[in-house]
Amino acid sequence: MPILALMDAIDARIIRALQRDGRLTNLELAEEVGLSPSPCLRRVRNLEAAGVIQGYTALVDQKACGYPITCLVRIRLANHSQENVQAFEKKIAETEAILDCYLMTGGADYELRIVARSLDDYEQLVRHTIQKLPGIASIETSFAYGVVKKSRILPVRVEKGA
Amino acid sequence: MPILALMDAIDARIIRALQRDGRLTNLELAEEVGLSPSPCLRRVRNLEAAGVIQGYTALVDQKACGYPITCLVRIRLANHSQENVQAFEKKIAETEAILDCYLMTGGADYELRIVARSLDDYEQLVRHTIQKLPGIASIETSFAYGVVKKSRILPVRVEKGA
DNA sequence: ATTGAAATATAGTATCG
DNA sequence: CGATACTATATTTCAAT
Repeated sequence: MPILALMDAIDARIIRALQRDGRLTNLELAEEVGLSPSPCLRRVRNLEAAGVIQGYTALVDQKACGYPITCLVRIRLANHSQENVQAFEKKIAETEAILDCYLMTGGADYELRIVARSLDDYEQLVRHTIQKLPGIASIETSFAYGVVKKSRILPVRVEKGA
Repeated sequence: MPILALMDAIDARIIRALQRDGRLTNLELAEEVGLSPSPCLRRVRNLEAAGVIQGYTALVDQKACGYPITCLVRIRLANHSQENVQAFEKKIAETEAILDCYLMTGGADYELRIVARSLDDYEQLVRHTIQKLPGIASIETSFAYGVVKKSRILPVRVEKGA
């Protein structure tokens, strides 16, 4: 589905603006993208309906919310039986502190981004949740001790020519 | 700064609700958290002013925006001179396709999350942007070929007792 | 097919109790 | 904190390009 093909430069500007500030009023947005309010609102609704805009969220301070620790965790499975994989992914989905989980090429099968309230808290999570899953071959944790960049703004460019 | 100490159960509910839907109207939010609109709005403004709520953003479909590829890239520096580190981090900040960059414990110095329009596009980025930085010792790329979970919702729990 | 202007319905915000 | 009053925005309708 080449949704992109249906997007023009104004849609791209709308997406950029709403990533920058998801609570822009339609009036502000319309002015920023050079449209009057009604067509602007219609475009936003279309982008939402098409799934290009998937939702809106508040960005919160991890530390202020009590989660000062971020770890990136690489996991290998010993056994990729359908049961193990399903049990693993189900647990991932249920566990709130696991924010992201990607299936990866390379040395690890999965990479997880996990937040924790403390090192103890992290240890508990690993011991009681992750290590108990069947078929885990290895768990390699790296802690983030600094954040150089954290952008939620995906670049949006409309295809030119080609 | 124990901002947390200043948060109560209602603030936590506000944060949860606004992470789930960053465009909730104040009326909807007030009803959801069991407050009338004016104190609800006041709390939201306070959370924003305190930096607990850092902003709002639209969540967009990466593929629909033309970035189907996500890679996690571990980088080691050969040389941690202040100049190299600054040049490195400056380039990271300038490069839109690099969404996140953490300073990590363990085998790598940095881990980056990078998006790309194609494998060629990624190769260009590595060759023309990353490899050219001074003092890079190694670059190890893993591609995400599946997303098991992608949550932007940080759990929020108010300290109990203790 | 998409825009823009105007009108109505709804929400945001400040004041005061 | 809650109710009210006031202002601003969202959203629909319709005419025009």
